[in-house]
Amino acid sequence: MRFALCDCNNFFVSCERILRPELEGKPVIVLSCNDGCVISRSNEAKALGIPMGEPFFKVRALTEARGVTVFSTNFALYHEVSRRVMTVLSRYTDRMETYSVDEAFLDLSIASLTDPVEYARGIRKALLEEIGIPVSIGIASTKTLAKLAADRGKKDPETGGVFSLEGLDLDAFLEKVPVGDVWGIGRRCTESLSRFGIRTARRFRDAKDDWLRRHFSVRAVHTAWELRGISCIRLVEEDPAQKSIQASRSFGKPLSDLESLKEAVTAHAVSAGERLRSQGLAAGTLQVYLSTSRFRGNLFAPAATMKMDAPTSSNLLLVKAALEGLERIYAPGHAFTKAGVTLLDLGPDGVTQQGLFEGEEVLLKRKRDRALMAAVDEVNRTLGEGTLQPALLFSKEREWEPKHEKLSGKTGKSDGK
DNA sequence: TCTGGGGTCCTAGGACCC
DNA sequence: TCTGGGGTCCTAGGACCC
Repeated sequence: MRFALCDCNNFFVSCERILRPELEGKPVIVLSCNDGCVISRSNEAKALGIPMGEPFFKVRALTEARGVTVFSTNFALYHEVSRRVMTVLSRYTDRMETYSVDEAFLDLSIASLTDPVEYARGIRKALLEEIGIPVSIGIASTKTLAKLAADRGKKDPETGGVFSLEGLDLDAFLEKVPVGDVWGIGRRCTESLSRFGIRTARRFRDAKDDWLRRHFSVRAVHTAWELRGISCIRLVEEDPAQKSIQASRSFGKPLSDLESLKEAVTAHAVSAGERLRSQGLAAGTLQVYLSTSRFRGNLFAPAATMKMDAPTSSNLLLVKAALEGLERIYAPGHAFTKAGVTLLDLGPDGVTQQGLFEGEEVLLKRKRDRALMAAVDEVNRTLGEGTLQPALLFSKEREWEPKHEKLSGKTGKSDGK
C-alpha cells in the first residue's frame, strides 16, 4: 500500500489570506467563537510564541503590541475552500478519504506511478496555484506513518513540503519522534507510557501487543502495527452516516436562571433539528446538558437522556423533549457557562414503524409535523435564518448568547466596538 | 474580568435473563 | 449462617481527533 496524507498548512489562516493576500508573511491568528481560544496561527504568529489553544485574553496584549491580525472564525469560508481543495485532490486519485476539513488521505498505490514524491509535488503546486492553499504531503505505507511524514514535511523546510518514508530507515526516523506526536496517542496515553519509560515512537512500536492491549486498548495495538508498516486502519471513501448531532455554545456570561437556560436549550434543539432534517435523518434519543466552568470551582455538569416515543425530526418534539430534560436537571444556585443538546440514535426519516398501539391520528400528526418543518426550513432558507422560530426565542435579552465583541471578523481590529 | 465546537470509538460495569 | 455462573445488551464516561 501507498498512502499520502495531504494536510493544509495553518488552514483557517490560509483561508483568510486568500481574501487578504497582503497578510502573506505577516502574523495572523484565528479565534474560536466567543472570543475564546486561538485555533489557527500563521508561522509568523507561531514564531511570536502564541501557543495553539491559548485563551485569547492571555495573548491579547502581545497581539496588539506585535501587530498580529486577529480573525473570528468564518466557517462558511473554510468549508467552501475545503470543498475546492478536495475537488482538486480527487483529480489525482480514484480513492481518497476526506478526513477532516483540512486533511485528506489519498491512495497512491497507482501501478503506473514511478515517482510518488514528484507526483505529490504536482499536487502541492496545483493547490497553491489554483486555490492559494499551501499544504504538506506525507507518503508512507500506512496512514499513521503518512501522518508523521506530513508533519516532517510541514516542519522541515528542506523537504519542500513533501516527505516520503518509503525506502527510509524507519528505526532512525521513529527514534526521533516523541510518542505523543503519533496519531492516536493522546495526552493521557503519553503520560502513562512515559511512566513505563516509553517516550519515542520507536519504543512504542516495539512494545508487545498483549502488553499494549492490557494497559491501553485495541487501538493502541493498531497504532503499533501501523508504525511497523502494516496497514490496519483502512481508507474510508464514502462518508458513513452520521451517528450524532450536537449543538452547544458557551454563554456570553455565566447564567443561573431557568428562563435564560430554556432559551439557550431551545435554540440548540432548533439548530440541531435543522441539521438533522438537512440530512434527511430522524433522532430516537435527545440528550440535554448544562455545565459550569471547568476552570473554577467544582465542575457541575448534569445531563438528561430523553427517549423519543418514535424517531422524530420535528422541532416541536425535539424542543419539548429538550425542555423537559432541562427541567429535570436544572438546579438553582449554579453559575452555568454552557448548555448543549445532542441528538442520537439517528436513522433515515420517514421510515419509522407504526407503534403497536398507535392509531391513525398519531400517524397523521407525524405527517403534519413533517410538512410543517419542511415549510419552516424553506422559509428560513429563503428569508434568512431565524425568520421562523419558537416564540421563546423572540425574546428580549438573549443573555445566553455568546459575546462577539471587539472583533469584526473583517478588519481584525481589536477596537473594542 | 475573559478559557471552542463537533465528532468517533472503546471499555467497564450495571441491568437483565436463564 | 451459607447466597451460581454465564451470557447479552445498554449506557456513561473517558480518550482521542480536527
